[in-house]
Amino acid sequence: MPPGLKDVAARAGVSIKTVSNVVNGYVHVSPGTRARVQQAIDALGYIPNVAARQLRSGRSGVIALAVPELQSPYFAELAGLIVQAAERRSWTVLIDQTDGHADRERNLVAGLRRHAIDGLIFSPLALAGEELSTTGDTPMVLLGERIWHGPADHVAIDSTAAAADVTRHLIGLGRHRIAAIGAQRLPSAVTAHQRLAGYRAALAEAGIPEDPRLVAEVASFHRVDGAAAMAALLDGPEPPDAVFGFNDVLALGALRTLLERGLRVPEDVAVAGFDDIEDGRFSTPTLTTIAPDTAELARLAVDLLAERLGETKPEGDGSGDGSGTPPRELRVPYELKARESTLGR
Amino acid sequence: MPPGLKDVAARAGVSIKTVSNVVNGYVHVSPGTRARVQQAIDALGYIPNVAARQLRSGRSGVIALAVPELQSPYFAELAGLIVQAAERRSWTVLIDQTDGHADRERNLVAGLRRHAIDGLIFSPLALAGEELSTTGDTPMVLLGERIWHGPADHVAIDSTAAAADVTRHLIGLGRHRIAAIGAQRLPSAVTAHQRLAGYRAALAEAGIPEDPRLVAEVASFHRVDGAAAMAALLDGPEPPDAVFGFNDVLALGALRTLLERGLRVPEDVAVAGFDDIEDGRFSTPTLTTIAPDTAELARLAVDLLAERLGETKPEGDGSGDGSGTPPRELRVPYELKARESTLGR
DNA sequence: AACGATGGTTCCAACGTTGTAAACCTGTGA
DNA sequence: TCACAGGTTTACAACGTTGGAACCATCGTT
Repeated sequence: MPPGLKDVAARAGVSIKTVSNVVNGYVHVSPGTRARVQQAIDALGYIPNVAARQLRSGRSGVIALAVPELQSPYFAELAGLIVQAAERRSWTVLIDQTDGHADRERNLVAGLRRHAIDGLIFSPLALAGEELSTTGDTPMVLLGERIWHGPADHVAIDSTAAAADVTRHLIGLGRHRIAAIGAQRLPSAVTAHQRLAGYRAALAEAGIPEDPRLVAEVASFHRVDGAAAMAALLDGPEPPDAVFGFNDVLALGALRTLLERGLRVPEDVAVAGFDDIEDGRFSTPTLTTIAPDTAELARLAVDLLAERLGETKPEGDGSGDGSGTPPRELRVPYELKARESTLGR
Repeated sequence: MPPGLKDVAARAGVSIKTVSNVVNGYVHVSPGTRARVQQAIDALGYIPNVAARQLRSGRSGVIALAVPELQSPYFAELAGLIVQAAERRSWTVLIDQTDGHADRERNLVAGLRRHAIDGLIFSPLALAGEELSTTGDTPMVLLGERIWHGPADHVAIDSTAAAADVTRHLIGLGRHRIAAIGAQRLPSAVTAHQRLAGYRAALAEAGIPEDPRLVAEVASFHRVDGAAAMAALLDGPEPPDAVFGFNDVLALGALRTLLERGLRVPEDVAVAGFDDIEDGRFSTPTLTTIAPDTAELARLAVDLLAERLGETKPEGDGSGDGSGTPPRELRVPYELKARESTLGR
């Protein structure tokens, strides 16, 4: 049984509360007492019991991060950055994998862990706007693109604009048959919709008519999907001379298919992706992509949550909710990284 | 304020304890009462307060997983699998990133979170054997290779044997100047040592003298390290005709350098890695590698922990420790996946 | 010298849950 | 009819912590 305040108090010859005061950095403790208590703490190796703390204060010091999957490099990077950002506030991050299952996401939002976590950073995949509103009282920050101005704070990059930039870059290289890999029918697949919208906008802008056969749908955003989609495109009547993968993983899958078939990248087909994952910086050829400022995104998400948590509700309001300031929508900058897959060596 | 047992009890017209009994599936509750209580629970949307539960029972239902870094694909995959395995026991996994910092790892083991977690699954990078012994009372399962038969359960593949298999495979292709990328001096870098040992054993077995210039040291196991090491090897007097990267990421980095310099893989230089990460299955060429049964590893790790947790100590022992059965060493099978980077198309 | 102000410390009561032991029923056999 | 056994329910105390009020010095002020 690990030592508690009681044991420390006994050893230092003071009351339990005094020890608590020392531990919590309460100001009015005489230097002598403080030293004595501190010594007892060190000697016994006392560690505050989080469960008891949480029970008393309602705060656990744990926030949850829910992402579709950790295997995906983008989310892995993101998770790492969020853990780092949270560490600065000495929060612990509980990472949840939803696998894109709607019911799993619903459970999360409904507050299955309501008591256990102080806040939630959530990158929804299956759930669309309205369903997210049933958050309970745990503050939530949404990541990724959303059209719906929902009930929670939200951080994202301007996916549509970024997708348009990529497409413009491909057009600028003189390509005209530009394929898009990553379209999805599901209405909740907002990411896919937004990137498709950006792609279309750029085409329209350049006066290039859209060829529906160049827009490839995928079941999910994995390498195999990208590879398969690329194969289908190449087998079509008029294969593309450029491809925009809606994320790097799709683009890398496409790249693989192209090289496998002996096509030259970018001479025969230029390839661009989205996310700037590490693999793309080391593939052959290196991958042109959109680099969102993911570190900033992570920092902002944690900051927003901190702000919500810092807000003590105006007392005796009676309305019960007291959700404070209205939800905010924050944009994070991005950058187009033109690399070998479009520019060549 | 979310409803507690108290509220449910009031609504159902029974005592708090009866509600507790219903929630915990205690047998001797009359069907009528049970139904009434259940109804109240549903109506109020009661959720047990984990903090209070933990305070009372000492169990939190949370286990921690500590890995060097999530960005690394191998660990990301591993983390995902462990989360899945833990879910089957309805445990939550807290993922910790140590970044390979020794002090961070020490903190973990010393039990910074002692109260908060029921068990720890730990893949140490910086910490060597002895320092791991100060586990406190939280059960721990170690992942990855260890020579030291330490104080904790341990799951790993036979890294040395696997490394020897890879090297033998390269030798079998008729290569004689086989380089190894991933050696490390640090005595705690057990992974590197074991794989190097396997590499050497296979060479010795084939009667190939070891050329120290073909053993490349790296600072860490990242793509850049692999790429840099490969470049250095190629610039040497007698460049290798095969490379064994101590993990896939290193091998992929090396691959990148080779292709960049216009060398053919595997014709000029054959490349093999270790881990079977997804990237290697889609690189060009696809990467020959060792595929550990990571799913099995995850399952075993969780099972071992469960066993330790299930063990109720023989009461009144008095020795205080009561660590039960001695630490176990479990091996997980692996498989050599020969792909294009050694076999060609 | 009496007084308030202030710093330093303690006491008490909760937070929500469960183990223990005891109380309460109901029905049975003597 | 009474005691007893069994299932069923309850009261109480604890788990370790902290907010708030209360307490006791000590000091500076009038």
